Amino acid sequence: MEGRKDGVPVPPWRKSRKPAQVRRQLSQELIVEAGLRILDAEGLDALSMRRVAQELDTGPASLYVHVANKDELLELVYDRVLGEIELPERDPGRWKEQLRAYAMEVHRVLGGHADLARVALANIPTGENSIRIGEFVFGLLIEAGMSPREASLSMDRLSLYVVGDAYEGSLHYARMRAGGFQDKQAYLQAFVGQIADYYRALPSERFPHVSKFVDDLIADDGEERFRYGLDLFLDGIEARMP
Amino acid sequence: MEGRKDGVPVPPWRKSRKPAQVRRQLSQELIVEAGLRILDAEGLDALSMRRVAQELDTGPASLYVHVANKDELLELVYDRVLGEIELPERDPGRWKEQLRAYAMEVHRVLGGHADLARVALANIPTGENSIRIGEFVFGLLIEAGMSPREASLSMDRLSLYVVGDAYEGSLHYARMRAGGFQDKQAYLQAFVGQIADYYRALPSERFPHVSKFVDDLIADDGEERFRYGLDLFLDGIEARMP
DNA sequence: ACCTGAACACCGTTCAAGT
DNA sequence: ACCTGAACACCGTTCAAGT
Repeated sequence: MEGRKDGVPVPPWRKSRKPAQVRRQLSQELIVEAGLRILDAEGLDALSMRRVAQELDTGPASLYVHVANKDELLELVYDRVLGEIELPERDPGRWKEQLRAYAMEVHRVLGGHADLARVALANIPTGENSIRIGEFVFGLLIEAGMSPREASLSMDRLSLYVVGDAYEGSLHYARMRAGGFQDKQAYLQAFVGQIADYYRALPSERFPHVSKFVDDLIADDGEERFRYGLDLFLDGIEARMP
Repeated sequence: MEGRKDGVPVPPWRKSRKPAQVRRQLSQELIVEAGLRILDAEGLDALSMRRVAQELDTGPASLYVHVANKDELLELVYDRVLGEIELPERDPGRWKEQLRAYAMEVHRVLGGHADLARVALANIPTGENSIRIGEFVFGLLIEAGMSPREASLSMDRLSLYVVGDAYEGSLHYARMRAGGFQDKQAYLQAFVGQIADYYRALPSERFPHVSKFVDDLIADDGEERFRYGLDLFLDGIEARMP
């Protein structure tokens, strides 16, 4: 299965043409893996068809044999990453706990792959893993006693919140990269400090609250904000449980 | 103030060079207006520096005198649109009602300008109108009795939800445009029908709930989903009010 | 069936030169 | 100070030609 296409050995005087690299057969899986590698190492903006082709030592046109277009490639990469999410056995009696754990897990996995969350928001994912996750959340809410109609709405809103927050978080990632920061801590300090200075400089007659409570506006980091909003949501859902 | 740069009349034999169009002086405002015109008529993806320059009958390089880069232009267009949002006098006793009305208003205005919501999500807006709106929401929550710390968190999460949902809605707009649909109704029917068929075709052993309750999954449209999530949020905030 | 070089129609931004 | 033509270094996608 492995190896070169034909058995002819490389003549020694040609060895500088394709150095070391064995000529690989393309496949969708290979393309998705290359895409994920670029995403993780260089961010979503670097993930171009041309860059993926380069990674696979071919031209961009070759990719179109295995992938319809860039959007499809991104969706495949996205679903590949969703495969990292592990779901527990459903336990309807602990729905709130399980839903919180699920949301945190999705948030964590998306956060681990640069600005991939942008892809989730820009498409309506219908890959294998999206459905698997949907079945988990939808089933959990129904088994906990919600009507299918309300379970559908709750699932939809919760997903939007989780992905939306992951996306917002990834913007900091992109800005950090663009600003040349190495340390996440150093970047956040610089960025938040800038925002704080801007707020403090606002005219207090027109913006009394924003200019006065700057410390409160910048007190919580992304993780704490995410949890706060998640609990707002879960409490709202709980209030609707029969 | 108006008129041509110099008093020399156009010689009749040159009148075909700049037909009808009087040579305009560029300005940031003119550029922002041109950008907004393109956004409304052709969508965010069509809003390129080259397209704006074309609209103003000049080359792309000319824009960089008045605008640092494309990101800045988009932020200016975004804040220009936020200027359409009218806010009432704050009435802390009716905070929940006012917050709901505010959220619906932002949602409505963003929905009225193609996929502009993408800009709000991709940047952390700091324009004049963003601050004006922030002061309104933040002040309202504080005056209603929340601690500044919790008011900050609630404001932040609510904004994320509203803009996130507007963005998701705008994707349908983009898809409608790409699919060549004229009627929004016709598009939604086609799109939702496709999703429904996909869900119905799923193996019911692996995905019992998703495949069984398809009608419930597609029952509510964007407006209803938005309101449901908004109420989840507002109920959660209410539970945290002293 | 699969792969590819070359081309098409685009991007954002810079820079030297003009007024 | 303001404007601009030309260039640079990119895009996604198509298509005819090759194996």
